[in-house]
Amino acid sequence: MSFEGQIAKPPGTFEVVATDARSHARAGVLWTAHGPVETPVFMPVGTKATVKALSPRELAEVGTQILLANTYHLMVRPEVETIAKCGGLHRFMAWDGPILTDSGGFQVFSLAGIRKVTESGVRFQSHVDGKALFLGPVEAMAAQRGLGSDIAMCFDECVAWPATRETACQTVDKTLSWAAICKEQERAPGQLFFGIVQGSAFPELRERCARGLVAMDFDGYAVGGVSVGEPEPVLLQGIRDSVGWLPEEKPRYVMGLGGPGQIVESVRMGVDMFDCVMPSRLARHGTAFTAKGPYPVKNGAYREDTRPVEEGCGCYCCRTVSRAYVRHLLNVKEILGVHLLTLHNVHRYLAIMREMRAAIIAGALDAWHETWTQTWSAEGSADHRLVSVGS
RNA sequence: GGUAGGGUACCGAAGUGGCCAACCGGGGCAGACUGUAAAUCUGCUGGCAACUGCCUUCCUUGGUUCGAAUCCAAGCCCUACCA
Repeated sequence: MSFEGQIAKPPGTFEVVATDARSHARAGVLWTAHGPVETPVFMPVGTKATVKALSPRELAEVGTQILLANTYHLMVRPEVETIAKCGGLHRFMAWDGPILTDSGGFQVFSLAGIRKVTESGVRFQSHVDGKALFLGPVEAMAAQRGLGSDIAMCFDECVAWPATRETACQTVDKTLSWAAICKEQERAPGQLFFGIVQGSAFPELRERCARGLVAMDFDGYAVGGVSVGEPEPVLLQGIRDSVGWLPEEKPRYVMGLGGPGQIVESVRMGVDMFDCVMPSRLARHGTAFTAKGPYPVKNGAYREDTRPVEEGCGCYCCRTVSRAYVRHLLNVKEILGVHLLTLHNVHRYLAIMREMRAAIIAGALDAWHETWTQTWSAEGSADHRLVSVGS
């Protein structure tokens, strides 16, 4: 990893380089064992040690700074020990930059059908071969240590929405007690460690969880348990209810977010880090993201549209091929279509983050945000709306 | 020319007297997707109208029947074999 002339700082160092006057947004640098991460940052999701359809070279090309990988999936296949024997996760997947590993806590939630939660962790049935697996705070930390990620996450319990106050309260209790156990575990050299705030849609539970974690002193703090099916206002409020209790001098990360609009709002609330499968998954499913909003490029309306996927975009996909071609490739299920569109979507997400960071540093986030609000539509890009109305 | 089999919606293919606007697959059209059991899943696909409605369909024409994609007759076309 090139440190680009900067003098390396100890892992965990988080420097806030600029703060926005009109919101809680800030631009920072988080130092990891594999170099600095400029925030706000979006982390493409590489669950199984790969961001689906993108090579390490392409990830770097679109400006990826840090990736997310998943402990549970890598435990199942190829097994953590295998990766350790292959020189650790970075070498295994040929990615020299920082990597954050999710603890598997989210799989406790998403694989609900094949698990049983106990005091000390969760008994899973492998979703691949049905084999019995156990994942708790001890196991999750050992696994992340074996993987050698730059940032390890607490093993938490995520709860579906809506949750009763009682259920949410129990998940906060469990998340806190597991966090304490996680904290006692050994970590890889230079490995940072983040706590995760739960509490569903209850502000006082969010507060209690956040305060409890802050008292344990983590390198950074995540907001979990959002984007689990709740309406957007509830989602944003959950973030608001959590972020306010987290220290200014530590990085803040909202897990699983999200739509570009949600990310932009969260940055303004003071969130520094994001991850989401949306750009990569929606690319595979035929939706293109643009600065104006998403649009279904697989739709028949683009059959003969010779414009690039996004006009004015500098990514390889947009510099090289037309949306008609991308649509065709997706339509006939050729892997190149998925590849090109994933490249574009991830590029789009990262470009938004770079723009915001530059605007914060320039003291111009307000102006940027105003333009953003005027051009962005979560319902679809202007191009798409125009085509839809016209045909 | 003879014998046998067959002609069903964009394509393939079920159905062989009423529960049929007609199974299923492909194709087409659209939608969903937020710490990835997801290159996945869902819906629509005769016309019109649009909570359970109406109209026109199963090669064509005529017939049997209360009722036909389904039975009968003739014609047209396709396939295989025989001459």
